[in-house]
Amino acid sequence: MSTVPAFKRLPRAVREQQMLDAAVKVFSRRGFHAASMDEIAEDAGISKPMVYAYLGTKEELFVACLHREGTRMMQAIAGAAAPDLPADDRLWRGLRAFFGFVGAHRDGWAVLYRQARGEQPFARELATMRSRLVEVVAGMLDHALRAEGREIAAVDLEVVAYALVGATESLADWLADHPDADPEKTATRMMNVAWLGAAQLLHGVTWRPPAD
Amino acid sequence: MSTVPAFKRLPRAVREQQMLDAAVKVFSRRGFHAASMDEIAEDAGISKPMVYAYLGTKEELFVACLHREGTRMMQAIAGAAAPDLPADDRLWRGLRAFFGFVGAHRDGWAVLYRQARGEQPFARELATMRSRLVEVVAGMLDHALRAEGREIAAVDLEVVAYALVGATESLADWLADHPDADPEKTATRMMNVAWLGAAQLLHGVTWRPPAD
Amino acid sequence: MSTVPAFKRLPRAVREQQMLDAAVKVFSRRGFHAASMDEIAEDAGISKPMVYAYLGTKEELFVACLHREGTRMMQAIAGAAAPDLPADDRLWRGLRAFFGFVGAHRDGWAVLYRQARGEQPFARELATMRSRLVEVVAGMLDHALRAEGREIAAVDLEVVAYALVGATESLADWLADHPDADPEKTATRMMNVAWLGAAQLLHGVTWRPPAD
Amino acid sequence: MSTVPAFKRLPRAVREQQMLDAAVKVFSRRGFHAASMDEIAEDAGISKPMVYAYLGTKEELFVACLHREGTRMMQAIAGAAAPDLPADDRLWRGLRAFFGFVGAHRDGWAVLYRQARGEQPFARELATMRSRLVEVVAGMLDHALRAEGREIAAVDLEVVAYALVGATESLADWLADHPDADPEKTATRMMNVAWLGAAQLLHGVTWRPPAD
DNA sequence: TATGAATGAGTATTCATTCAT
DNA sequence: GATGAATGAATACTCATTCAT
Repeated sequence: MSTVPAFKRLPRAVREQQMLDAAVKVFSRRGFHAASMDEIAEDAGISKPMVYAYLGTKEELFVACLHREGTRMMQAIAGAAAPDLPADDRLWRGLRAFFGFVGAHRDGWAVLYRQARGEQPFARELATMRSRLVEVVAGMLDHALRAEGREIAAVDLEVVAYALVGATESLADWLADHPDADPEKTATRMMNVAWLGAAQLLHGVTWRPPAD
Repeated sequence: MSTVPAFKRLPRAVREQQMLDAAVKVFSRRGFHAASMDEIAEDAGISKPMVYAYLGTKEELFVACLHREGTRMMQAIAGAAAPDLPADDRLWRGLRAFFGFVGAHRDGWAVLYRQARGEQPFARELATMRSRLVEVVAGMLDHALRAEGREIAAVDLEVVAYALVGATESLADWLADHPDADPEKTATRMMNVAWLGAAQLLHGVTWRPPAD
Repeated sequence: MSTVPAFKRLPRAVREQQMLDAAVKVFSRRGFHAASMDEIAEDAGISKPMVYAYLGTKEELFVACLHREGTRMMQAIAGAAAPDLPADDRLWRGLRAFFGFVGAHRDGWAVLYRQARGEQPFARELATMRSRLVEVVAGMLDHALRAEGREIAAVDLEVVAYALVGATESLADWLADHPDADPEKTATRMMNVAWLGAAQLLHGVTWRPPAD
Repeated sequence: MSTVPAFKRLPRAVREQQMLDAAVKVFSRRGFHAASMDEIAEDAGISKPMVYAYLGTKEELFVACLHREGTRMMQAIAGAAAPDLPADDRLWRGLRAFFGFVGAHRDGWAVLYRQARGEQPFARELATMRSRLVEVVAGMLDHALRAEGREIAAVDLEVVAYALVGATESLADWLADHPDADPEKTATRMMNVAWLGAAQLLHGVTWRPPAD
């Protein structure tokens, strides 16, 4: 009937991705609070009510961004670190994939993540994502330990994994702040820190506080 | 009769501390953005204009909080880790002091710090503080390496130190989130991660990426 | 039933005029500083955010008022003083139109103008408007002089025009302050001051300072 | 009794002048509203309560400035234009004194005056000052007219004088805005505008509106 | 006299969110 | 489905002015 081209009536899924793209961009550039829904809508080339209709409130929108980017990152890691490889190999490939991803999305993932850490509303989402990472790392360590016939308390395992994840995040920050740095080299450095320490643990070497 | 000063007209120095106390409390509870100057002033038992007169804008006030708390923390560490001790001892005492401090200010320092990481305006202040830490840690490592007759590129040193600091920050987060956790134990765990890895490096053991 | 539009959701252009009407009114009544955006918005029958959305900050709003009213005035003058008339006729018609306009907007234009003279932020806008007037007047004088075979330095011309404009502004003030005064009579008086003096200049009569 | 030098206990009159100096400076630089009592007090090297104690509220302070500077200006004029001189000589000397004064206080008198014109609270003070000027000018004109055996309606006289004063103020503005301009030359120009026109009037030449 | 300490009251500006069309 | 129009509610920041010492 109409000769008007159906140029704007894109399917919902496409529109949502456009919005998320814009949102990730703006949230990264401005930070969660300084970002305005106006700017996001404008950047997405869409009107504000549409954003609300599709992706909900500002907080929900941010969570959606976090979710999409986090999932992509986890997929990148999972795709690289196949579970049937030996532990050190898995760790290395995982780290390489992680830093590669962060390096390729310097103004996306790392910045969003940094934003989220400070705000209570995102604690839950963040905790979920971080636990997934911690789980993976702890799993690797545990697997390797058992292969050596050793065991370690779950809490300790978690804490150590937490520390490793923290170190990694910190280097991710460093990478995001140094645009010319090489992700692969960064991964190597992290591997040195992580694996050498872990290897010691694996072989039963532990440090104990002096009697004092 | 009483030597307690009258309730009002306190000298500036006193009022400033009261304000900072209130600000740390409110910023921690609400987060930087959600915190209102009104609430801070009220909590300090003073009117808003005084806050502005003494400590400046909201951002400046936050930086002042960060500064005071950061300085206190650094002093706690410096007081514990005398520079004439052997490296591992210094590291251990420093870590113990750090986690002790964080544990004792679970709703102050750690939360402020977490807030600051997400917001650009505080990047500079934070970077300064972190560099001081990184410098200290890197100094310890370098000192120990030279004692072993080894050397390491400055960049590598910095990155490793960065990772260690990151791991430590991460555990500090963990500690702040686990009210029942024991700071000393956390320090021990961190020491295990850090020192075992570092010790390897000190002895010339390094990990290298596989040929792929 | 009715073609009168519903009371709300008016198109932007309409609302902008309503806002400007209200702003002119309030700025005139209260003065720039004492005027509050709240009152302007309320007087326009709209919420404050709309004022900001359409017309910007308070200063920009004031400039917009100045601009609209100034343009209207210039149009009134231009419409009356056709460029093909003889100089004295043009001047007379221009003055009559000007004082007529001021008299008809005693509580609008003249007051705004008076406000603007005192505040630096409006200096540029004002200077622009005054230069346009000065230019017109200087143009008339110059035209008449050349017709008489005379010439006069550009600076002198500008200064004399400036003085005439100043005298006119001053009488406009006087008119605005005397609600019962007759604009036409005021124009006649101004014409006497201006034209008689100018006529002398046109005929080569000049005054020179005594030897002292 | 005390060996403390009586350095700060200046007599009241001196202190008041210091304050007025500072106030004139700050009001001129910032404008009435943007000027803060804090800055004025600081610039005067005195504490705020003293300013209030000596010179009253901000408005009263501004009026005091206006008053002092206005009086000084009137004195400068009166000292130059002795009442026993012929009218044109008086006018010329008066104008020369006026522009000389304005030129010598480019950031004082003229700016204060400009400020005051926009604000209702100063209307009374301003009106008083302007009438004194108008009176002087009108007196000159009237005197001269009577010497020629002519008369003119009081209103007309007032209005013409008003126009001349306005032209003069306008040139004073121009002078204040052109730091390199020569006051004496400006006075000459004003004299040309004013006197030539006035001379016509004095000789009975008047302009009348065309039948239209 | 002189001042540091203190505040009540006010204002511009912003933004997430939702109608009405 | 899509949007321009509209707003409630909140907040940082300022300033003239006055006590208490």
